Amino acid sequence: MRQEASVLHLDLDAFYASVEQRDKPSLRGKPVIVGGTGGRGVVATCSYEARAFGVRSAMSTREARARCPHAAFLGGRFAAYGEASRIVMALLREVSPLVEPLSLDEAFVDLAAGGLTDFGVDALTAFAEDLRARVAEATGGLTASVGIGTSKFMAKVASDLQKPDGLVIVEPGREQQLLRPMAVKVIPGVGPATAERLRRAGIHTVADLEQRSEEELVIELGQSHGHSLWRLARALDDRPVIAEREAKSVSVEGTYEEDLTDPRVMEALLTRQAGNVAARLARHGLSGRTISIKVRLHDFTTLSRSTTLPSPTDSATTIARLARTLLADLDTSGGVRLLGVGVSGLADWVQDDLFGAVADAPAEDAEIPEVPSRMRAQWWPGQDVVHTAMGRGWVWGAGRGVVTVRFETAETGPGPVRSYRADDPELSAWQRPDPAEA
DNA sequence: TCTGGGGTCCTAGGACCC
DNA sequence: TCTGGGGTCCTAGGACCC
Repeated sequence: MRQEASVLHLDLDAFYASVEQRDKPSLRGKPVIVGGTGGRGVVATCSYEARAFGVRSAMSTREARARCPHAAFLGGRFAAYGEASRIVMALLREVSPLVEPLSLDEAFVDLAAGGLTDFGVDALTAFAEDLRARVAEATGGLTASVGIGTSKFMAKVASDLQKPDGLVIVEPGREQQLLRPMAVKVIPGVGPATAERLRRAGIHTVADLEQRSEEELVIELGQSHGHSLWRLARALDDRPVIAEREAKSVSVEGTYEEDLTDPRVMEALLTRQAGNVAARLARHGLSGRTISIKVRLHDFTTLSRSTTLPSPTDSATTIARLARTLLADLDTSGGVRLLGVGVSGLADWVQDDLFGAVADAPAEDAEIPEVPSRMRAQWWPGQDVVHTAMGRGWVWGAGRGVVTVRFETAETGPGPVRSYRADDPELSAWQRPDPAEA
């Protein structure tokens, strides 16, 4: 918490819907709902005209249609939203070098790191009204709500108070007075589950929370969460505004209109998603060691499986093969509504040549390198190539001293599957060099 | 036919090493 | 032979945010 109110939070009002109304005059003054338009879609953003009918973000589109059937339902034009976002973020960076975007429509700005020196209410008001006017002008009329306070927490709470098109400055020293009557859900990190636990403990407002000891909260919510809630209930927040945050994972997922039951279709979809993930990794010069899949079953139970490679990859075929291998271990016979692929453990480089000499897939008759003994203990499904009397195949699964090999090649497609003891001398392998991407 | 998509952070248990 | 810690890495799941 700072001495002066020098943290600003800016939030573009009903952002996606406002961009649509800006670009299509016929939608102005009318309910506009942006989000998934299919049977399993949800509302991403809706205009204030739609909110008057009880439509909210994250509500299913089905319910939104029931509440507001005459609204315009739009799938979203993310290129347009991205362009508007870039304009606003660039404008904020003129104000201060320290701008932390939270999403396309929200950012923190550290005013102390900019040129501002007078943090009195009058000066801040003039500054923020000028900023809001410039945002509207630069974006063709988009409005923003702004909050200014002594910390990120207060700035964010403040920007919420007079939406839309509002400005609130919380003066230093008035934080707790403002927070105490508010519901605990104003605290970042308190969602439905935590709010329910607190409710059962008789804690409804920030004032209730403030009366509990740190020990009590840590016991109830865990070390990290308990500690941070104890502090935030006292408006103690010294989190810095951070301009550059490095991505930690890249993922693609999709929910399907009808549950998937055919494993071949699931494999094909995972393969396509892996391609999209790989393309995004490559575009940003990233690669990662951990490949994950996400599977949501018909009953909404959500499973995840992951595997970690010895070195990072951005290869579509490697990611796809590992994803399919992970899927093969799950029982999906009851139907699947969502599939996803992700890569984490990111590095800003690609290990392109792990074994130096191995740069291409060897020909069928090439001499196969001896398997190093350390690799006998650790097979990499989807990555290691194995030669046996059956020919060449991919390691499909490994565990409990047994290696499963799928004799699948690009030419012949999926082939037979055989299992071997991991120490079977017939097996030879080398780390996959990713010939397809060379 | 309730319940998106892209992320972040935390926890807990097990393996493994010193 | 038994009993330990601590630290790190990995996996699975859950809560949360916009």
